[in-house]
Amino acid sequence: MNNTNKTKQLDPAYVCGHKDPAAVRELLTKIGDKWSIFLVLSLAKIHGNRARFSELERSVPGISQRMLTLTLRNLERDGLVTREVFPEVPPRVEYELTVLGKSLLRPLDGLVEWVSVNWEDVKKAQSNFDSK
Amino acid sequence: MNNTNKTKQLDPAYVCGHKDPAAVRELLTKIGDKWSIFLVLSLAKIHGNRARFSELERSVPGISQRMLTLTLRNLERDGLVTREVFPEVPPRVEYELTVLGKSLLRPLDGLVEWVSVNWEDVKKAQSNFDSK
DNA sequence: CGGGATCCCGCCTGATACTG
DNA sequence: CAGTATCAGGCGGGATCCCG
Repeated sequence: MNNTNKTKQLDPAYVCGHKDPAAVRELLTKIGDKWSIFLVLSLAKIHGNRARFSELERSVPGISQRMLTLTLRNLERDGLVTREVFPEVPPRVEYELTVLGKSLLRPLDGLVEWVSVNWEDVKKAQSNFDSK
Repeated sequence: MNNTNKTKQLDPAYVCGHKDPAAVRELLTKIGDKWSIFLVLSLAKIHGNRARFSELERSVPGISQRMLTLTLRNLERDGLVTREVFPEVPPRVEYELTVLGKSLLRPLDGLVEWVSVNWEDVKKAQSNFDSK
C-alpha cells in the first residue's frame, strides 16, 4: 500500500503530487505497449484467463514469436501473468492472468470506455487539424 | 458507438467485447507516451489548466524543446489542448486543456489509482522475478 | 520567446534460422 | 511446441543551430 493518503478523487494535484510520476509513466508505457494490452485483453476474454503459447500467438495476429515471448516475459516479470511449464513432449506452456493482472482490467476498462465515448471527437479534431 | 456491428469474435484486436481495438490501442499509445501524460498532468494541476510554452518546459523537467513542441502539437491535433498565439513581441503562446482533455483525466486517474495501490506488488514481483 | 530544420545514435522490433 | 540467437531496418528522441 501507500503511505501518504491525501485522497482527493479528481484533483489534478492529487494525480501529479501524490504518486511517483515515474511509476505512473512506467505503467502507462507498459500499457501503451501494443502487444501487452492485446495479450492482457486476449487473456481476459479467454475462458479461465488461461491459454498456451500457440493459442496466444493465434489470438493476436501479427505478433511475432519474438515479441510474444518478450511481452509475456515482461508481463510475467510484472506479476500480471503466470507461466506454467508442463514437462511433456511436445512441450506445453500455459499463461494465465494473475489476480493483479485482472485487477488492472478495471482501470483499463475506464480508458476503453473513454475511447468509446470520445474517440469520434478525437478523430474529428484530428481531421479538422489536418485540413488546415 | 456507431461502427458496424461486425463483431469478429476471433479478431485479436477485438477488445473484451468493447469497441474499436485499434482506437483503444492508439489511445494507449498516446497515453503511454512519456511526455504526453506529463504534459496533460502538468496542465491539469496548473491554475486554469493553462500555461505558456516556457512554463511547460520548466514544469516538465528533462523534456527537450523538440519533444515539447511535437507533443503539444499532437495533443492539439487530438483536441486535448488548445494553442493560442498572441501577436506580441516577444511572442507568447498559451496552451490549455480542452474539455475533452480534462475528461481524459478521469480514466487516467483510474490508472494512477491502480498504481498507488498495486505498484509495490509489481515492484516486488519484478525483483522476485529478477532474483531467479 | 517559441519554435523549425538537421544530424545522428540507440533501441525497439520484425524476419529468419536453429533447437530441446 | 515453445522457445533462443542473430542480423538488419526504422524511428523515437536528444543535441545543436538558426530564425521571425
